[in-house]
Order: sequence, then C-alpha cells, then structure tokens
Amino acid sequence: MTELAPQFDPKQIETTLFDRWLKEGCFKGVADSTSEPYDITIPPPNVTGSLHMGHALNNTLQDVLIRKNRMAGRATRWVVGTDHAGIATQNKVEQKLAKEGLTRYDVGREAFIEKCWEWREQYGSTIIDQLKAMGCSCDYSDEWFTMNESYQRAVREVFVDWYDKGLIYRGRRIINWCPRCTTALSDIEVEHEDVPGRLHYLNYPLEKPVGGRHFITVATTRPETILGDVAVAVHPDDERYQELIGSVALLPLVGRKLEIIADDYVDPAFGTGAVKITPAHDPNDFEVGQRHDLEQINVLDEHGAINELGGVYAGLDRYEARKAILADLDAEGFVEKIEDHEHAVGHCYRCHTEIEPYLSDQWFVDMKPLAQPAIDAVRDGRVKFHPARWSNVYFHWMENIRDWCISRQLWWGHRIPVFYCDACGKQFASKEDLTVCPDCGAPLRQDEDVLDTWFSSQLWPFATFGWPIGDVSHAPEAVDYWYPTSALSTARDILFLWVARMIMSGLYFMDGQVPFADVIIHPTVFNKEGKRMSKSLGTGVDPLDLMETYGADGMRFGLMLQVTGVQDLKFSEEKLLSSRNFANKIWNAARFVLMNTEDYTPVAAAPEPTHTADKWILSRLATLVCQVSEGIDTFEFGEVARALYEFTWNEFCDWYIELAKGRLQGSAGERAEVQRMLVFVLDQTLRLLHPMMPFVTEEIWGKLPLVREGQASMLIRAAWPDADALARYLDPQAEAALSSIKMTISALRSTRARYGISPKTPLAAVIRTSTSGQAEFIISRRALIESLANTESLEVGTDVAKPPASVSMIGEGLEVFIPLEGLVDLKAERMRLSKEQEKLQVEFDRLQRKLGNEGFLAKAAPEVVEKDRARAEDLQGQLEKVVGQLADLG
RNA sequence: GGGCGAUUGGCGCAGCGGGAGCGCAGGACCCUUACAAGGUCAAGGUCACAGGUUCAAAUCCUGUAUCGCCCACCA
Repeated sequence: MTELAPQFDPKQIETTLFDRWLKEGCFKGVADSTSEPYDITIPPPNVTGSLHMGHALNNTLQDVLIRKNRMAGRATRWVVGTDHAGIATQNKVEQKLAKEGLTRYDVGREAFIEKCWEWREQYGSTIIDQLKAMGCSCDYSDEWFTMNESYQRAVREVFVDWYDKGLIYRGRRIINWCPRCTTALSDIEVEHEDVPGRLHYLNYPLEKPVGGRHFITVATTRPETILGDVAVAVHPDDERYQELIGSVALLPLVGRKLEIIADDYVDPAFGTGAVKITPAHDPNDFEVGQRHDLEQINVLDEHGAINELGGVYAGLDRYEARKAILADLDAEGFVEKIEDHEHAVGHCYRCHTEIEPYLSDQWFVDMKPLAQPAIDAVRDGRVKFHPARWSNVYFHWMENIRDWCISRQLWWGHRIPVFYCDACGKQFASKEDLTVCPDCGAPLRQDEDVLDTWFSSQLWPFATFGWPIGDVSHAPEAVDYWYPTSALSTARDILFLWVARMIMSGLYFMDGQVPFADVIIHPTVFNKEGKRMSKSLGTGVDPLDLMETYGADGMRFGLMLQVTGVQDLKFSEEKLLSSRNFANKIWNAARFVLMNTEDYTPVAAAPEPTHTADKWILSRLATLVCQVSEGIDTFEFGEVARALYEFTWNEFCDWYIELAKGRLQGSAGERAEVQRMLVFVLDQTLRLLHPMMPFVTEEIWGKLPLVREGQASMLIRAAWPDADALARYLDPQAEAALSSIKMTISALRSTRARYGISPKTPLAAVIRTSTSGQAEFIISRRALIESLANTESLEVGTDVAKPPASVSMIGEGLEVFIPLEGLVDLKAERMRLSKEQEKLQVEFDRLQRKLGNEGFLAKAAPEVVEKDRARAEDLQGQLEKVVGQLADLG
C-alpha cells in the first residue's frame, strides 16, 4: 500500500484520474434498454468563449446530477458541444482580418466562412478543455457543434417545416439594427439601459397661421431623425390642438410638408403633446404611419450614418448629424428649449453599440401558435422551474410574445434555405441546396441572410441525438431513447433567448414531448461588491486560476456551498479556501484509515454494530444518505454540500476517528471491528462526496481495502448508497448516548482551558448522573474519555460526592466535578455559574410561560408540547444543580 | 410603469412557523502519534423598520426604507 502524503495535492492526481476516466469510457453515454436514462444536454458554450464563473457553477451542478445518477445505476449521458455563435465568432474573425488590413468583403463570403471554420478548429476547443480540467463527466466521445453536418440538416428540417406551414414569413418592419455588427437583432438581443439624454423642444412652423399660431412645438430625444419626419401627431381629444388637426407644418431645415394628424398613440401629458412622426426610425411612429398611410423615409444607412436622403447631412454619422442638425436648428431659431431627460436606450448584446430602430425586410417566426403549447406544458407541470418562481417570469414573457426576427445580415451561420427564381418568380424553402428552378429550370438564387444563432440553439435537446435522421455516430433511434432529457441547468439571462424556445420547438417537433422535465435556474455569480463578473471591467475571477489555487474539487465544492434558491450569488473565495481545506481533511481522514488498516481483511457484508460509537456514526450516516440523495434530487446543492461538510468534519473526523483511536489499540477483535467501521463509513462518505469532489474521492477510494472486482473507477464501480437499506441503522438512543460523552469531554477540556492546565497534565473527574444506566454507560466508555480528555481517574455514580475544592460543570442529566486543589478561583467560578444560572433561568422561564399557556397546550402539536415539557424538566434539573453549586461556593 | 430578489454576529452567507447557525477574520491555549490547509476553548446577533395573522414569527401576510436585477414602444 502506498503511503499518502500528509497534504493533499490536487495537481498530482487530477489529470491522471481524468485521463483514466476517459480511457475507461466512464463518461460514454450508452443506451441501455433495462434502465431509465438520465441525460442532460449541456448549454453549449460559444466557440469564442472561455470558462467564466457562471460556467464553473453551472457545469459543476450538472456534473453533480450526472455523477450521482450514474452511480445510482441509470444509463447516463451528458451531451457536450459548442455553439457557432454567429455574431461573436464573425466579430472575432473580422478582428483577425482587420489586423491584416482586410475586411470580410475583401476576402469574400466563401473564403470568410472558411476562415470561420479555421478559427473554430484553432480556438473552439478551449472551453471544452477547461470543462475537462474541472472534471466534468461529459460524453466527449461525441462532441457536438451547432453547425456540424447533422445539425445543419436539423435546422433545415425545422425551417422548411415552419416555412411550409406559414409560421415563417418575410416582412418589412422596424427591427433592431446594430450599426456596428450591421445586422438585425431580435427584440431580446437588445439590452435596454437608462442613460441621461436630452429632450429637445422644436418649433415646427405652420404653413399658414391657424388661430394666431405660427408654429407647433414637438419634443424629441433624437433631433437627427427629423430628416425622416413625415407628419406631426397629436391626441384626437387634446383641446390645445383641435384647430390644428388637418393643417400643415413645415419641417425645419428640410421644408417638407407635414400634415398634423390625430392619433390615440400620443400621450397629451408628455412633452408638448405633439409628436413628430418618423415611420422609418421608430416602431411607434411606424405603426402610426401605417394607420395614416404615411410615407416611410429611411434616412440612415446600415452603419448608422445619414444616407443620401439626408441632403446636406448625408454621410455624417448619427451622432455628428445630431450635433450638426441641432446647431442649425438653433441658428435658425427653431429650438424652443432643451431639458435633461433620462430614457432607456437599446444596446447590442454583443458589442454594446446603441441599436437603431431600422426599417428593413426580414424573416420572422409567428410565435403565438408555438407559444401556447409551451405555456400549457409549464402550467400543467410537465416542465418545472427550480426555483418555481421563474415560471411566472416565463408566463409573462410567453403570454406577451412577439414575432421573432430570425434573419441576420451575417455570413457565419446557417444560411436561410429560401431560394428565389428570378425568371418565374418562384420562392420556396428547401432542405437540399438547389441550383436550378424546379418549375422553369432557370438559375436559382439563395437568400443572402443567415439565421439567428438561437434558431439553431433551440434544437439542441433533440438535434444532438441525431434528429431528424441520425448520422454515422447515432442510431436513428438515439433520440427516441434519450429524449426527453432529464434536466436543464442554466443562467437566468437566457431563459427567453434559449429555454423558452427549446420548449416551444421541442414540443412542436417531438410529438408534443417536452425537452426536459426540470429547468434549474442557478444563481448569477457576482463579485464580492455585487457587480457583474466581467473580463473587460477586470471584475472577474478566472476559474482556471481558482483551480490552480484550490484544486478542481476545492473550486467545485466551494461553489456548491454557495448555491441557494436566491437569484444572486456574491462570489466568496473564502468558501473555496474552506473547501480546499475540506479536501485536505478528507485526504487525512483517509490517510488515518489507511495507516490503520494495513492488517485488515476486507469484508463485503454490511457491518452489524455493537459498540455505541459505531451505532451512533452509522445512525448519522443513514441520516446523511437521505439528506444527500434527496437534496441532489431536489436541486438543493448548498444544503447537500453543507450536510456533507458537517458530517465528514464534525462527526466523522472530530469524533468518530478520535473515538476509534483507543479501540484500535484494543484486542484483535475490537481492532478488526473498528477497522471494519472506519472503512465502511469512509467508503460510503466518499461515494456521497464524489459528485461534488470527484478527484480526491476517486483517488482515495481506489486505495481503500474493499472487496472489489477489477480495478474500475469508483465513478462507475461504486454504487450510490441506498437510503432505504441504511435506514435500519437509525438509532436515536445511540445519538443521545454520544452526547453525554461529548458533554463530559467538553467539560474537562473547557475547565482545562479556563485554568490553563496543560493537556499533558492528567485530570481526575467525578461524574454524578441522574440515572444509573447513564452512569454505567459512561463507565463503559472510560477509555474514550481518558484518551480524549486525558483523565487519570474517573468516578461515576448517581450519588457520588462532590470532592472538595473542585470545579463543577453542569450539563443535560449530569454534573462533572474536577478537583483542583489550590487552584479553584472561587470568585471566577461563582461568576461563571451565575451567568450560567441566568441563561438557564431565562430559557426556563420562557418555557414555563409557554407551558402555562392554555392556547399552546390546546393547539400545538402534542410532540411539540412533549418536547418542551421534557426540556423544561431538564432545565429545571440543571438549574437546581447550578444553584446547589453556587451555595457550595458560598 | 409593472415584476422579482436581498436586508441575520466585523465580513461573506445559511436557516424560512416551535431551543439563533456556518465559513472567514479576530482572542486564549496547543507542533496531542491523520491533518498547523490542524486541534481545543472562549467571545460576538433586540434576525432593516412598522403593523398584522398565530398558542407560537428571523421564518407567513401587509406596508415602509435601502440595495440589486428583470420586463415594458411613452416621443
């Protein structure tokens, strides 16, 4: 047997173990008709991405679920892969080209796409390698990519189906345009941010004075858009403007005639109650324009600069144009006043450029018909959110869902499979690439745009099982076996972008079956100051650095300790330090067990405890197994981690191992019995810890003297502890008995500390118990007390006399006297006991009041009343003893 | 304008109807033969505030305050 080092060094074992797991094929998802599958499809990280704390948290959590269920005997598969991330990747490749002084237009579409693939080859596996470093047990033998061949077929299948059913349509609308990415975005890809701005009051002269008025004042935050104004609107009931409705204003600087129209959209209370209408640059104005059949004048180009329709301002960037136009308006006296005005401005979620409402032709998905079944699925519990409150957020969005703009003016992505025949005018969607028109034989032209990345991501839970036809690595029935998946774990910010859409498309294409039963919305990781972790702001922490310092297990467990049902998580590195120390504690507990079991012969059968300490630890273990199993199944990761920590450290290490030390020196039979227990409890504990701390547990487990066949890793060989089978070990008496031993030892240690007596100086103790049974029990555990508290003599009984000049400690059902000839500080003892008395009295009085309350006796649960009664009795006993001791002290 | 979350010892957090807990920091003592990344002992809180429900409230309800998120087309 190889001796373990006194300190656990994660680096020494992590890669070796991970390679072994891979080599043994532990992670491979294999369909097994005899077992119920447990599978998760990983939220595919962007190929451009690298691991951040959110990933670290989310993937640990999924690995915990996967590992636990794998140990529990389920056919398990964690599908891994990456997302092609249209805009993000295109930006990266464009940046790379820019360094060579090139743009994508210089290299051309085909060559550019080729460069994107090259980029993906080169950098796309970074994050996968980082998942491996974390120990994530994904099925790496089958890595997916949202643009691989099989996936492309899935996207085509979906597009053509929806197109043919009329769910995908083309429309000319105001969409969100990013002038930097030069593409349309969907509504939810826009991040709104309140920014300080200005509200400009502009006087638009009337063509002819009306009732003595020469102009109408409009308010706008964006003066540059006046170039696209086609009307001025007021509320139909606004008395101030009744006589102006129908007359004409003249657009300053431009001179265009603007009819003054009436529309309900206008809020008379805001600004002047008169609104300039710019249908091509504002979604509301667009609608007003439609109602009044107004012209749409688009004055911006795709980069957000004023186009040729902007007259003298043509070519100016939108911000320069704003300044120039404002200056000219001011010079000509059109500016009435300017007020500060905070308002929400949309920004591109990829590059944070201000988005521009922009009129253009785009493809849309009609969402209403898809949304209803997805609302029902959550409503009737086929999909459950954890925490449950997220379902309300989901409902709110789904019930107000708007059509989804899916076309992107990019090159990297799934090209829209719509073909046009310029000769005969045919337009159709096709799963196959066609070059000639099936009707007239003329050459076909494919739509230039690509699909929103999220259009392909939404297919993840079934496309990754080879849907629709299966491919080389997938039997066609793979999707039948693995779909629906078991759980989905993700951050809240992609609830709409991704989760909702997966539910909709899953239900639609998988015969009404939901893609997953449980959606776990994990807390968002913030830094200590409560700010978003951000690489660019330098407020982030790199999980790789953390693993370097605390080990993968330390990072994983430290994160799990912090997971609660709360929506924000202020990242605490101290928890990782505690977790690293915890790993070391486990390591050393194992080291102790291994050092003391070299002469031990493994036994397969479960232990039958006779010793109280053994009964106690098995009882505690049985409770722990329940807590951990249930906790993982109900996604209470923080509670599970805390229960494991507490049991391992405070019960197994602090007490059981200490209690075992003496017994290991006992008779051969006694020694064997304790060895059996140490190995059994450690084995079971390691199994429970494994999902959260896979490395340290695997390393130790492999060295434990167990009856085992072959050398397979614990990940697949160690069965998950069975709570039902262990329930027979539950033993409240043993747990109570242990507490009196603990009390006795604590009393001795506390006295020692108070009087500065070295642990090396043996103490004598006299213990008075309330029952003879208790006295017998303590006597039988004399050796334990001697070894843990260094006592040289122990006198125990129900009526033993208090030795003179002794310190007395009072606990539940017993008094401990420690003779300290010549040392006892009477004054200090009196003070301590008085304080103790006060504490006991307060608590006793509280209970007395409670027990004297008719309402309590009548309405509280009988067991609660009984418990309080017993406690009051015990407190009374303790009080009497304290009072007695005080009297003794004089 | 709606919605959600948070407010508990110096710091970070758990508990979410019946005896206020954890980690870190700080104090005293201890290199005790698994572990100083450790052990023992002690100290530290009117659970944001105000009402209410209940025999019983840190825990449930209502409101207030502060902080933070999300959704929303008010120019």
